Amino acid sequence: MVAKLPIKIHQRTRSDHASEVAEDYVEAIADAIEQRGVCRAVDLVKHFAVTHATVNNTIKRLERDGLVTTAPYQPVELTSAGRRLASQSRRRHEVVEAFLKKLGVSDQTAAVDSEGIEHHVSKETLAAMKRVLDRGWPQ
Amino acid sequence: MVAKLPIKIHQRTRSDHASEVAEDYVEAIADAIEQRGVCRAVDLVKHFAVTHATVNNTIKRLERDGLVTTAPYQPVELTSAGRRLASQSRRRHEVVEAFLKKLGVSDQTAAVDSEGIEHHVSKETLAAMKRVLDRGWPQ
DNA sequence: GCCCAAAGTTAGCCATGGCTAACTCCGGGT
DNA sequence: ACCCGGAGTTAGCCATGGCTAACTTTGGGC
Repeated sequence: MVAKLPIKIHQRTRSDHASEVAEDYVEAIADAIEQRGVCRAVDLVKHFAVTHATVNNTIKRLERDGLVTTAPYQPVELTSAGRRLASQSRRRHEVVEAFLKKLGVSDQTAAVDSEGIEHHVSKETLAAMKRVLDRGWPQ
Repeated sequence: MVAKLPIKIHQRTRSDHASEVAEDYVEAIADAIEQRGVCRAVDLVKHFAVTHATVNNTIKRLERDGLVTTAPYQPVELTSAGRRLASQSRRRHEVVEAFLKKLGVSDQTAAVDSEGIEHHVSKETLAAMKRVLDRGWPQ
């Protein structure tokens, strides 16, 4: 298998990586805003079980990348790009999780595995999962 | 969704990350040994499309972690732990890829997506996919 | 109105996994 | 025999995403 389709696959795997944290964060920020009106850094601290310092670093990167806006001691806001990414990530997440449940795995496992898997599911695979949810198994 | 099952999920996602590269490497090393008798660093350079220096760093980590043995200017050997991890990773990879094909996605997409997904598939989800391959779709 | 705890910030550290540049080693062809 | 190019090594850099420690800000309860 060495040197079969290697370059494109691994470069994509790497660039995917770069945006996984961003996707998780905007998703969590959108959830917090929806549920509590605003998103404070401490919400993210609790959600991801990391320190305040880490959340701060990450938010700075998100701001640099145009996904959120912040001001000192103020809640985090999503830009329109951030909102777009959030809703797209959430949809992907929901489809993957529902698909795993339909596959027959426990709710617990579906919740855990979908967190990891969602970032690696292409449009085509997502569509295939969606098809199963809408119209049942192939054949 | 913030603060629902948060800690365990995200800590697992992080520790998974740590071993993804290791799994990819032992898998590639096992493949090279199988196909060409030995695995040289240059095989990994080509496979992952990274530089020699990066391969060297990674091999040092793998050696530190007891997965491979090396000597200067000699091929890379897998330890028994390395072989175990390689065959387990390969099996997981094969099941995921075959499952995606059965789901109806193209061979190309199945190859690419399985690379990313394999590292996040739990025993339970893997078993569910295996069941579909062996005995067809649920119901 | 003050004061304390919670929230946020900042500085500085670490490992991972990338890179370039400059070097050394080794083996095959002339 | 040598020498040259490909393979391997080493040093040093960078971004990401973690951390601790020390600090400041903010706001709610007394």
